[in-house]
Amino acid sequence: MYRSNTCGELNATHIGQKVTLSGWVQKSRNKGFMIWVDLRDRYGITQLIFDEERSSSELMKNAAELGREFVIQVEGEVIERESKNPNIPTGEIEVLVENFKILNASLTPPFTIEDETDGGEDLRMKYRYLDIRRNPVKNKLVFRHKVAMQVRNYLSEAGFVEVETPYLIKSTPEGARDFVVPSRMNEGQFYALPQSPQTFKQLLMVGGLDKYFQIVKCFRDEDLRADRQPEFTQIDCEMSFVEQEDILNIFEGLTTHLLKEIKNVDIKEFPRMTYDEAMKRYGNDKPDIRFGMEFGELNEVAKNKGFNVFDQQELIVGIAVPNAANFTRKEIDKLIDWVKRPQIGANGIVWAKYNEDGTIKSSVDKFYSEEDLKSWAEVTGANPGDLIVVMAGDANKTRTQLSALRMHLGNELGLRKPDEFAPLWVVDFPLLEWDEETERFHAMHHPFTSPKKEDISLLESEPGKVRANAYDLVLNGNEIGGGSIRIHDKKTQAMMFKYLGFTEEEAKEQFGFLMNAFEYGAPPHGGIAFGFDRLVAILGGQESIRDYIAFPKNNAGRDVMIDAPSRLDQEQLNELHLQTKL
RNA sequence: GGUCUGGUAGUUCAGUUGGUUAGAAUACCUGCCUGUCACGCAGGGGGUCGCGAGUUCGAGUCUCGUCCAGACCGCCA
Repeated sequence: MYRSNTCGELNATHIGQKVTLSGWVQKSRNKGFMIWVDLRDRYGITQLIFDEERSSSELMKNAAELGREFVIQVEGEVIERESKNPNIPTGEIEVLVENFKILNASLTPPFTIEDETDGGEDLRMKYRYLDIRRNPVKNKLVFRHKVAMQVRNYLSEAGFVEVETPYLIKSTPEGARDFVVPSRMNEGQFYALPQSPQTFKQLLMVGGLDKYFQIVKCFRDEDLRADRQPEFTQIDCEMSFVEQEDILNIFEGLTTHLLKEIKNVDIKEFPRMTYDEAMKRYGNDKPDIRFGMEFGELNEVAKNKGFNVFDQQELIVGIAVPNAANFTRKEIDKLIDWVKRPQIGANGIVWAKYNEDGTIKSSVDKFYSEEDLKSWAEVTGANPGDLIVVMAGDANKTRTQLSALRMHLGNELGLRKPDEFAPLWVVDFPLLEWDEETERFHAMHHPFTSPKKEDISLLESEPGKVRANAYDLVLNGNEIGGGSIRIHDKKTQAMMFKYLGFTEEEAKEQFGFLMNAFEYGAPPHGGIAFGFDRLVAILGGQESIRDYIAFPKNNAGRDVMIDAPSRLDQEQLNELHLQTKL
């Protein structure tokens, strides 16, 4: 028996008991006459004591040799501490060690295994197994497990069946780059790892499974970000005989359930906003609606007043920054520099301070009267004490830029509070999106998304205006889920491929299996997929998903711990019918 | 593919206009210490200043290249 108790559970009620504990040496404090050792396991820390008067000199000598992160097993008696430590749950007791054995020694770890470690990011990743011993990381993994259990419970309760779909599938050129796997048995041929189980879950609907879900790994060979990994986990769902409204309701239920169970937050409002409205009000298809600063369009009130810079622009749009009228010249210049960075690429900003006393002072006083500026305040919803920030230019570009500034200010002013949660649906996404590079339309969601019935007639004349039965779930400025009502008949699907620039042969070769299936009684169906890593991170109040993944990759897609990817030897390459130049 | 930031002791960092033997904290080792819990005190060991070239009497410091790490843009149906 390695242990009778864990290191987190002993307290005054156990005094007098003989116990066996196993764990890691967190730290030892050697006073000569006494040695205290903090013994740590997953559940907590228990203080061990070796004492000149009560322990043999042999035991004292051995205890003094214990180094950090040694794994030991101890037997002893739970005794009351002479000096108690109110800061930890086990602080009233300690274990007077009668004997112990070293189960495994340890090198001195490269960083301290404590909540506030001295280790930097890359070192912690290289020794991730040590990092996981620390509470902040360990707790996040436990937290992730809890969220996963709540998802499984809720969906299972609601009649969903979890089905596993294959990882070795077929590569398709649409969407993200595929990770590919060479086939040994089929020379010159490759599997692809799924970017999502999309076609399989649709085939499960054709198979009559009716309600499917899966917590599943997906793979995309694209560049990484703090919230993006090449392999990531989705909560993937699909349902038959449903309309968009049914899906929104069910997953609104799941989201509300998770927020209640995990964060004890009651969601009272779950707004729905069209894509067009989100772009107009927030310049963003995933708006953070926890704070105001909504866009006010100033074309009517700011054009033709002699300020040439504005007159020729497609869109003049502004926001009211709350309580920022007291920004100094320096602070405003900093904002201007911020939007001028190549990442944002704006030309600058025009500002107006709506002072507490009701006067307005702006950077364009030469062109606009106080009256004019008052109307700016009205349109942007500015109150006395606010700073009005205005940008102008090409409509789409300017909205994106002002949205970036809005988020930046939201962060700077502390308006994006991690313990506040404001979910919403963004609906009626465009079906197609013009791609400058390839000079053709791409599916904004994916090619299986159904167009809105009333918009189908526009497909020929104005493809960019066709709306899709597609929806995103947005939480605190993050897209955490997206889905659509799918096409379920061969004719529409074939038409869709045609508009996306597929020849009939290409469509048949890549998606023939799906269109064949549609000919055997495919039910109307639709679904949604949630980014599980991101969802967990947001519920945990963090920006980066890395801490919620046990073994994440760095931003070049490398696993620095196992040093992957790596080269294959020639024998292996030959077997896979691969050649390399190197 | 691009922009920016960083790389100095095991670790986290400082290092002035280019100038003597490159510092601090922490970790580690040794000794002392009668209740520690960020223990304390005294002492000690520890450096390819990421790598390569250049400028210079002289480079941690300046220039170029390169590698590594991080953030962002493009990309991510």
